[in-house]
Amino acid sequence: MGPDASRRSDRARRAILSATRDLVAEVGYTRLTIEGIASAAGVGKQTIYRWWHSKAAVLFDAILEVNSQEEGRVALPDTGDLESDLRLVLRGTVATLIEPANDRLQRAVTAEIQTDTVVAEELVRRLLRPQLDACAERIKIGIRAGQVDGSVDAGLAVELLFGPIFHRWLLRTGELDQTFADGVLDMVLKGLRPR
Amino acid sequence: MGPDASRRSDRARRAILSATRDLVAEVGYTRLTIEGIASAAGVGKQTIYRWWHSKAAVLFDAILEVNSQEEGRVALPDTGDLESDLRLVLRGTVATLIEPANDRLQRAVTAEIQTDTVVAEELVRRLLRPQLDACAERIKIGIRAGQVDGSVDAGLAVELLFGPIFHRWLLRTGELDQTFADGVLDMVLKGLRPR
Amino acid sequence: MGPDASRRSDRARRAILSATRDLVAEVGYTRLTIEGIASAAGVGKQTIYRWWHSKAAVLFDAILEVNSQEEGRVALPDTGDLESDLRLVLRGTVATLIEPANDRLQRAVTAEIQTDTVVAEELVRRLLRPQLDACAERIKIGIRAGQVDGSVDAGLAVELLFGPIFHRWLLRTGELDQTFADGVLDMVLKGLRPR
Amino acid sequence: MGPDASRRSDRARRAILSATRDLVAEVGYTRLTIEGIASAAGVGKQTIYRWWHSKAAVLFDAILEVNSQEEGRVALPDTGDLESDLRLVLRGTVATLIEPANDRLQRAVTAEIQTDTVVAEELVRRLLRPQLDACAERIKIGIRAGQVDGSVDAGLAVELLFGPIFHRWLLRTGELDQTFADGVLDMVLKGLRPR
DNA sequence: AGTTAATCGAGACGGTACGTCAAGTCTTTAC
DNA sequence: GTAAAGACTTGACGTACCGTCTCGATTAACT
Repeated sequence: MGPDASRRSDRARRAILSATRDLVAEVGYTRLTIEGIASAAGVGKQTIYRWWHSKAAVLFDAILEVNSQEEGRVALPDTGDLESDLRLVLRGTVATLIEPANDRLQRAVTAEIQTDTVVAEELVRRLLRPQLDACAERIKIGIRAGQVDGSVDAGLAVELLFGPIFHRWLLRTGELDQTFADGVLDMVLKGLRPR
Repeated sequence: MGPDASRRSDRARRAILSATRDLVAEVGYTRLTIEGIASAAGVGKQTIYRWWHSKAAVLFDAILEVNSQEEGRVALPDTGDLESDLRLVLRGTVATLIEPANDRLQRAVTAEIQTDTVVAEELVRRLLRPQLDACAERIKIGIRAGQVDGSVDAGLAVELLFGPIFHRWLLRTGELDQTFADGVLDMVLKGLRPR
Repeated sequence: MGPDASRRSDRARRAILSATRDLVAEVGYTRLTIEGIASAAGVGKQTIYRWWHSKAAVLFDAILEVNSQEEGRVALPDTGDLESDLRLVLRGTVATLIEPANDRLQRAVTAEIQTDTVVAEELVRRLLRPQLDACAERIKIGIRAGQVDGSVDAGLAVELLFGPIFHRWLLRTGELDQTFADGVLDMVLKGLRPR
Repeated sequence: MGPDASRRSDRARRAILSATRDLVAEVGYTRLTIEGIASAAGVGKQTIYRWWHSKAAVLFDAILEVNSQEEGRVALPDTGDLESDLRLVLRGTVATLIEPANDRLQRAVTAEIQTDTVVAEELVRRLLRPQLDACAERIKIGIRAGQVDGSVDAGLAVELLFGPIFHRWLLRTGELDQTFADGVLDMVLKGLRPR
């Protein structure tokens, strides 16, 4: 049998995730080691291996614990003005990505999912998908309100909004800032308007 | 002093880059090791360390050697029909990304540039930027030909085209295929049309 | 903290020392490597580095484990006849030195203590000193028995006995055999006799 | 063919031997490297490999160049007083051994000849043998002068004199000083006197 | 409340790869 | 042809972590 979760030490769990966050911010993902986490958390290595199957899995939980508010129901504000609602979301996304502590954590996970498709699947399911879906939902409301052309595929539109932002951030093709987010939004909205 | 490049063994250089490509495709970037490259290439480790400062740098040169045709002048076809010209490029990009051997190589580099900004800068300068710029150039021609609205920022438009594609591919938010590329193109072009 | 000796694997310890003895006899000290010992003993390199600080220290323990009977109480035979007692010891020393397996081991340590004074100190304290002292003790008995002149410094006399033997063996100034040992003994005894 | 000695650069030869002496004194034999010698001497490595077959051979020549006065005819003083003549020699030997610069050089060679019997043979032939023989010659004179018993084997007597001194020095069984040399001489002479 | 069994901190173990150093060989250019 | 220079392959160094394993010492659930 696997480990018995009911006996799990919550003290150890929290110390591990917290140490992981601190260490990634400090030394980066590449130099993050299981031994380093264990010793920083005052924990035996086996305790980590018992509950997580990889360094990436630990890191991912460490991120989730922080972003937990975004789990479950994610909903966009609906002020009636689609443009300003989307602008708020895009600017929030940019702000999160460029905030230094988050930047490192997020990049680490992104690098890892290039290799580890299990973690990738979980990342999409628990963090990205809800966000994208919520955004698509808001656009559909816009369609019903006549602010967006009826022929528009809301899911695709959302990817047009987030894609360029992540592209800049991940591939470092230019500086990522609010101006860029606004530019993307304006151009995409042009394509969405009813004709 | 650093090493004397004029005495560099071309035989060794090529064997290293070739072995690197083979090994990444075979075992992936994470399990790619300098020792593995050296032994597969029939080369001393020191010869690798003499000319490259990291595993990523070797890999990057390994990719460049293959994509070298894309270096220098990159120009898009200009059939007069902007839409079909761009469609060709986007479909080509998608085809390259999903081709298995390339997929691994490209993901490895992308993972690496999350950490190594030196390699990131070089990747952008030598591979991505030329491609993006060439594409922007083609759009500017479209503007002059009246196919695209004069107020459009060509550089931004290009990122709207490539961003969503890389987003899907890197974050694995959905399947990346030609249909998706076509969808992106259609929606973006709607926003570019003169009004 | 240093390693915790109570957790030390005796299996590994013995395998290392045994492999070391085999390898020195086989390839000699110069070509003896930590990696070679580790792999012959089926042990990780770190396990060697954890418990010994140098190749010489391992070798030295490997010798001690074999010569352990000589540790602690070393006493010479006392048949009442000083000459024949000493002859026995000197011949034994010569026999040990020229026995091929021992020869290599012993030369290796001797070479090493030219450089490593820590090992030198330990070698003297645990192997040579007890032997020399035991021999001096026997000579003192000879003094009390009136077989040796009362003015003789027993410690010095012992060095006159062993010195020439080791000199021949280490500097290879001539062939070392029992005849030589007998010659040394005879001449030294002449100087020891009461007048 | 081997190298042509007539074309040999004396400048290089001297620089190599001098650098070798400096380096042994500085870092010891173990950390003495061919590369280090080459670079300190401003010489290509190949120049060393061309003319010497091992590190020990270089070192040995480096020593010989300095001790060259002892080569060829070595003769002891003959004041008519055997005891004081021998005392002079023994004290000189001790003085040489304990002089720091010499100590390192000499120990290095001694360590090396435990392994390299070719160098050992040359060391004995060119340095030790002449010294020992000269000393034996002086003792034979003592025999003819009636100061030493006619039955004495002069060669053996010499080894009784030098053996204990080298024994102390090489095995570090005690402090080597002039007092010890005197003690050895006195005790040996007792055994040599005619009865 | 006492027993029992899993988890805990700790850290040794057999390994793999690291990045460095030096060995001895080979090639190039200058004298 | 020898010399200086230095790149080359090879192999060992000593270190850092890997993931597994064993050791008491808790600790939490079940008699």
